[in-house]
Amino acid sequence: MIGRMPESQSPTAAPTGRRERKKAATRQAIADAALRLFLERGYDDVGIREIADEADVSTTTLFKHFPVKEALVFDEEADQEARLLAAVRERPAGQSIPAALCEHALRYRMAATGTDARFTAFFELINTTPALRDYVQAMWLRHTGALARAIAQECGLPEDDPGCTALAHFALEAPRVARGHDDPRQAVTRAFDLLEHGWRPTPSKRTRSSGR
Amino acid sequence: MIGRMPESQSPTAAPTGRRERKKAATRQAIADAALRLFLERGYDDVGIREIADEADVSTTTLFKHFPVKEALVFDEEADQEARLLAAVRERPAGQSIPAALCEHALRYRMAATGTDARFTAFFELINTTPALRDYVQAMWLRHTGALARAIAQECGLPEDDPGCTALAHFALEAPRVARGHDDPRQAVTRAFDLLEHGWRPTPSKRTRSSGR
DNA sequence: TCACTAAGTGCAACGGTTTCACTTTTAAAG
DNA sequence: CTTTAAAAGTGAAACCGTTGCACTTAGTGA
Repeated sequence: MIGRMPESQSPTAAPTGRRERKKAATRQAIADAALRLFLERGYDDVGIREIADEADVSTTTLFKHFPVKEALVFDEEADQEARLLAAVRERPAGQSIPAALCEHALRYRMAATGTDARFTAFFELINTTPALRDYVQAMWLRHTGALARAIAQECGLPEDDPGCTALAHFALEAPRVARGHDDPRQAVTRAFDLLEHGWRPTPSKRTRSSGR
Repeated sequence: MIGRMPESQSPTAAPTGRRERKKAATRQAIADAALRLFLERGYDDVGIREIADEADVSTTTLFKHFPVKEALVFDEEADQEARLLAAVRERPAGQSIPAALCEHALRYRMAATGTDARFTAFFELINTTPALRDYVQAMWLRHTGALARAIAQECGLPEDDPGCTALAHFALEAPRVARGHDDPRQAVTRAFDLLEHGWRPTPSKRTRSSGR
């Protein structure tokens, strides 16, 4: 649920006036055109002007709705942050905060194997496009402050406790370290294990002096 | 020593032929012009064409020497990675790997207070320019693989051990979590403390149910 | 001396993004 | 029901980083 799925409809909001409805429609038309073209031909091979044409709006209008090209792919779900904070606040009794964040990461940030085809295509689009990968990561990182505060609150620590910020930041970075590993889900788990228990030197006793 | 200081000269290299010397000179001319203009008027208010003009080369030539605008500010020191790996491999006996990386981060990535004025200006240029901040961070992150391998080697673990990758990645990210804290050096230290000892729930016993 | 190649040139283009002056639509106040 | 002011949209031109292309220049090594 990271982004906008084809034809996904926000269950949120009462469409107040005709104005806002039209605005939303325009926005949707742009997003749909963009996603369709991206999936057809690849992110880098579709230009802004072409998307605008397809959605029958001017590029000016397009940029009034989406600040940058990458944003065309993602819904600005406000509840993304909400879910993240809830993962911490409403974790089962006895579960540690890192464990809760690990679960959240596995659920919402690692492409589950064997899902809907459109879902898969969507994820592949993102994962094969560096610009999009970076954009998603940056999106998540924007929640660092809020997450850090939630953690601090849970622990009765000052809002700006550096340890909480560190945990928040690392937790949000964790899915990134998995990239390139054969088993990404295990890699993420191990990353959170590091956050939970710290770095434990391997039992293998080594004489310090193995300078290459 | 993160980047190129004004008039800094690499102690490396024997200038073989006239050709390479001229090439290096051109490169230096471009870099000098760029840095001067950036410091004078700010990174975003200086265009590529202007820099090329100032260095008396074509923009084509400029881009033959520097792949992107941000690179104009940084020397591609190969020994940056070497120092990083050495920090792990040649750490004093008894020092943990996270501790060694913490020391390295404090020494090479946190602007020391009260340094040379030009140095300070240089750091401020970077820290006040988002594009440059991101570029530096990306530069460091490019060493993740090498650092992970060095750590694994030190511990007698397989080269692609996910835990080692995680530690490497987090260590390189650590300086970033400090941003925005009043005492960045302490924040970094705390981040590494988290990596070293793991997340320890605060002693304050809390009843789970403080939903906001 | 003669090719070979790396370095540099000038210009035009591309693609994302912004600016500007302008028209149309809709909400709301009189 | 008008008037009005804000919001949404338009069209075209420009900006800026970056790339491609066809070309000249100048060291290099045989």
